[in-house]
Order: sequence, then structure tokens, then C-alpha cells
Amino acid sequence: MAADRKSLTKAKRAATIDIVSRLQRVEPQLSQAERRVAAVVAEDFEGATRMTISELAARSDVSQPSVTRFCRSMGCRSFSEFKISLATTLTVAAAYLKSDRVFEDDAGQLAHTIMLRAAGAIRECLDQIDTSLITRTIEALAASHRIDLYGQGGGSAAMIEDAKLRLFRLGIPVAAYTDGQQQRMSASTLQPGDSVLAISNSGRSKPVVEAVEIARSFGAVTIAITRPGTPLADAADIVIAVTITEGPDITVPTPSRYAHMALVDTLATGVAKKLDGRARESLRRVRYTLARIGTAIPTPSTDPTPVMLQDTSED
Amino acid sequence: MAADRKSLTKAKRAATIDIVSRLQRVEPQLSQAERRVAAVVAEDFEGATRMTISELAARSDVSQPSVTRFCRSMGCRSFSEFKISLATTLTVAAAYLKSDRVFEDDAGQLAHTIMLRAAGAIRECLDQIDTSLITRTIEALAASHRIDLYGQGGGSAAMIEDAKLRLFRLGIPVAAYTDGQQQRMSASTLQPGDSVLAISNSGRSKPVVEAVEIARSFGAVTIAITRPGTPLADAADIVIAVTITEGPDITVPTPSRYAHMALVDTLATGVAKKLDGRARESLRRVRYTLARIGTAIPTPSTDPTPVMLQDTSED
DNA sequence: CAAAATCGTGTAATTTTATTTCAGAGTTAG
DNA sequence: CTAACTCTGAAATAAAATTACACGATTTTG
Repeated sequence: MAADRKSLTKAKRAATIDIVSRLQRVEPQLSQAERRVAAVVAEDFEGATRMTISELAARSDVSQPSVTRFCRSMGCRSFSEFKISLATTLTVAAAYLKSDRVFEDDAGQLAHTIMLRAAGAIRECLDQIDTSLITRTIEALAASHRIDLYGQGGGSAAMIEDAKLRLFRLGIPVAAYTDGQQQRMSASTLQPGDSVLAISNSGRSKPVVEAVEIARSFGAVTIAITRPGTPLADAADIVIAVTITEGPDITVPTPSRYAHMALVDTLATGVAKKLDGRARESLRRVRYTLARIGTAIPTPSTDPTPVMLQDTSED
Repeated sequence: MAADRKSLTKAKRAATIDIVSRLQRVEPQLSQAERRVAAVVAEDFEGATRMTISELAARSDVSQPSVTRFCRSMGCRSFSEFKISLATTLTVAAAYLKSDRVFEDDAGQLAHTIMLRAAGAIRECLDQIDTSLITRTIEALAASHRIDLYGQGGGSAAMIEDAKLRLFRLGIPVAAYTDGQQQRMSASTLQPGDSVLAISNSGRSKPVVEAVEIARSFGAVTIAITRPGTPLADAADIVIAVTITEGPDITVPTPSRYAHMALVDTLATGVAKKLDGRARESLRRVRYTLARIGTAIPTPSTDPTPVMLQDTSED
């Protein structure tokens, strides 16, 4: 009884965190009926959050009071408190703890998991960036006569492509290379006043590292968005270090791309602000041109579509 | 039909997430009593998850049925469902914007703004997706003999490129076209059993719309990730509607790309789960091959770097 | 402008859900 | 074998949530 009271007190605080692992921990101390409830809950955590006490009791083949007792044993004051705690736990778990258990049956769950992780990556990135490096990078890019972008492999290649557009729109001479050979070739034509921006999640893409080393040897400012402590990080002048937690499930795409893209957006916007007049004029021209060609003629309907929507320059 | 889809979407969405932004969105449509409830909830989301209906009614100074009606207006079937949804949302929200970091300098503020908006776009997307369409799309893609990806303009082109990699890694014959001419050419070689996935933020990229129409006429399943009510949305069989709030500043890249990428990741993961064995084997081979060539040889140092990090397949 | 229809709201009834009480069954210890 | 104890569910109770309904305010319509 004394132990009971004590655990209850402790539970009070712990109840807000991780019901799932708590369930596993206290499981041996549960009575038979309670254990049956635990089993049913464990079998479908998600569903448990939507059950009423009578439903759960019926499924567990125990009485309703036993369910209430179970909740108390779990450190919750009531059944509904238990449900709320469980729901909270599951949400966190979806993204971080049980990352490879993706509910294939429910597309909503899947989307939820993926997107939560994506947003998490961006947040993680925001938490760890060194703003002084961002400032330096923006200055370097804004002052560059020419910018080369290097990335290899699918994810980074796409990000490089996107980065090209971001900078290109500002009227900066920029080129993106995803091929190792071309990267090295381009790198050897760089000179002081030029910059290289290399993106690699692993930081171990050999061609990229080599190209960066070449670029550096020719006096270009080399900037890398990558993991710290990797060959690429060692090779570059300015290293924007990003470490994103990866899930173990290989079928889930890495969320680091979101962080990289967010960084590129930040840099591009920073450069745009720095160049202001010039960049704005470039952007204006790009938009104007696109509005006239290669686009469906805006339907003059009653549709109150804002002008923005007819702009395809952001496609 | 439009009304049909809309109501279906709304009903389906109920089970999904982000009550908070939905609250803000539907707020103007609420009645006076409901709005009072909304105000009380908004004032203390956290606390609302622990209130009973009578408590909430008393605090809002409305009757209990009004609270129930409020929950229905929010797309929940019952008060308790509302509470669970709210609890989930809060947890998600915490994960999305829990960066307590305060930035003093300009670069930091910039990064903060950009990244918050990026995360916001993903959340917005999560809030508005119709999960049944996601399911249908995953099924269509998984069953396809061949998949064509169309996107034009910078942002979408990069996303298409990324999507190609995601699907390609699963062992699916996939091709990405960013050129209008090529899109049309490829589209006319499609046949029943093939699919097209088109991405466009504006939904008005003429070549893409035309290519989709051609593909459709040849019996391919056409899927579009775009804004609802646009030419592209009209042209495709399955429309995954995404409307992302755009900022007025033209120097800031559109955040819709994050949403599109997240959707592609969701679809790709869904397809991977569906194909499971086959996809896993493909992924394994891709990784194995990449681990042997084109990569820096892992330094056999004391560095406790997990194996994952030496994998460049996700670059 | 008045009658009708509609909408929003609360009261009261009803149903559903959760908790407490209590007694019986099973278990262990002396 | 019995006393003390634990576990459990039935039943009672309390609480919570929903439905049905009616009243008053507003808008619509002839």
C-alpha cells in the first residue's frame, strides 16, 4: 500500500510522458485482469484512444471497473486522462520512437508520420544553426561573381537544382552540377571571387569532396551544407553543420532534405535582401516574362483568384 | 461533383489532425455561442484537453449542447473525439514550433521566419489532405507498369527530380520530364496501366496540363499535386489538392515546395510499404552498390559513426 | 409589412459512460 | 480449517454527453 501511494505520486509526474514505455515497465506488477487490458491496449494503441471504457472492457473480457483500475495502475487519475496521455505519447512516438512502424493501412497516419518528421527536421536544423555562419555565407554568396553548386545522389541533386533556381532568379550567374566529372571540371575553372555551395547529407560523396578541394585550391570560397565531422566538412571553408536524426526504416525518405532546402531558402532570401534592388528587378522580369508566355491564358471568370495564382514562376 | 468532393474531404478530415489551424479557419463561420467556446479553448488549449463538457460549457457561458455543436463544427464526431484530436494537435504543434531559440541577429531572424513558414506549409498540407485520395494514389502508383513525372519551372522541376529518385529506388520504371515538348511526347506513348504524376504549385503550367490531358486520353491514370480549381486540377483523374498560404514578399521562396515534397515522400513511402518485399530488395541493392563505389572509403577510425552515416544513397 | 421559414440557442429528457460500493470467489498463512 | 487478504465483477451510483424539442430572434418571401 505504501509502495502504491509512492508510485502513484511518481506516476503523477511521469504520466504526462510516454505511457507506452510505462506500460511495459509496470506490466509485471499488474494483476491478471489488468494485464489483459494492457494486452488489448498494446495490440492497438491507436484504436485504444478512441474506445470507450465499455468497449475496452468488452474487448479485454474484463469488467469496466478493472479498466479503471488499470488506468490507475498506469498512473492516471481517470480513464479519460489515460486516453489523453496515450494519444499524446503516440503522436510523439510516431515521429521519433517507433519510426519504422508506419501504419500502412491508414494513409492519414502515414502522412502524419512523414510530415511530422519533415517538420521536425526543419526545427532541428533551426535549433542547431550557427547564425554567424549564415551571415558569412550570405555575404560570400552576394559578393560572388559566379556560383557553382555541387550535389550528388538523388536528394542532394534535387536540392542543388532547387538552389540553382533560387539564386538564378536573383540574377546571379549560377550553375548546378550533379555529375562528379563535371563538378571537378567546373571547379578547376573557378577563381577568387567565385563561390561553391556543396550539399551532401552524408558528407562522404567523394566526387563532391574532391571538387570542393579543387575549387578551394583555386581560391573560390567553398561552402558546405553537411554533417559535421565528415570529409566534406573538413574540405570546405564555411561549414553549415546540420545533423538530422534519421529513422531506421530504409523505406522512409530521409528528412534531412527538408533542412537543406530550408537552409538554401534562408541563404537565397538573405542574398536577395542584400542585393535588394538588383534582385527585385530580376525577379520582376522573370515573373513578367512568365506571365506572358508558356502559361494558360487566365480565365476572366468570376473566380476571385488572386493575381498571384496566375504566376507560374514559382512552380 | 465539386461539392461532393469537398464534403467528402471534410468528413474524412475529421479523423485527421490539426484542430488548431482548423479552429482558426472555421472561426468566422461559427455561431456566436460556438465562437465563445472557441475563444475559451483558444485561450487554454492545454487545459481544454482536460475539461469535461460541463466545465467547458460553464467557462464559455453556454449550454452543454452548444459545446457538442461546436465540436461537430470542428469536424469531430463527439466531444471526446475533439479532445483527443486537440491533444494530438498540441503535441504535433509542440514538435513543429517548439524552437525556443531566440535570435538576436538578422540572419537568425531570417532563418527563423523561413523555417517556421516551411514547417507551417507542411502542417497546412497535413491539415488539408484527403487521405482517401492518398490511398488511391498509392494504389495506382504501386500498380503502375510505368510512371511519368511532369513538372515545370524551378520548384516543381526539382520536386519532380526528387520524386523520381524516391520511386526509382523502389525498382519502379519511372521518368521525369521538365521540358514541355518531352512531356507531351512521353505522354503520348503511355497506355492503360501507366500513371502520370504532375506537380505544379500554380496549376497553370500549360505544357503540363496538356501533357496530362494527352496521357489521360491514352488511358493512363493521371495524378496531380496542385491547387484546387486550376486547369491542372481539372485535367487530372486524381487531384491531391494543396493550397499553401503565400507570403507577399517575392524575394522569399514559396513554401509550397515543402508541402509537395512531403506529399511525394508520403506517396513513395506508401508505395514502398505496398510493394514491401520487392521495394526492400531494390533499396538494399541500391545501398549496397553505393557503399562500394563512388564513395569515400570509410575511415576505419575510432570514430563511433553509425553505419548509416556512411551511406550516401540518401544524399 | 406581415406571415412563413430559418437559424441559433437553451431546457429538459435520455442515453451513454465512468466510478464507487460491495459481496463473493479464490489464495495464502497460521 | 479458518482468518486475513487479494482480486474480481455485478450492481448501484454518479457524471457526462447527446438528443429531442421548444422558444425567441432573425431573415426571407409573397
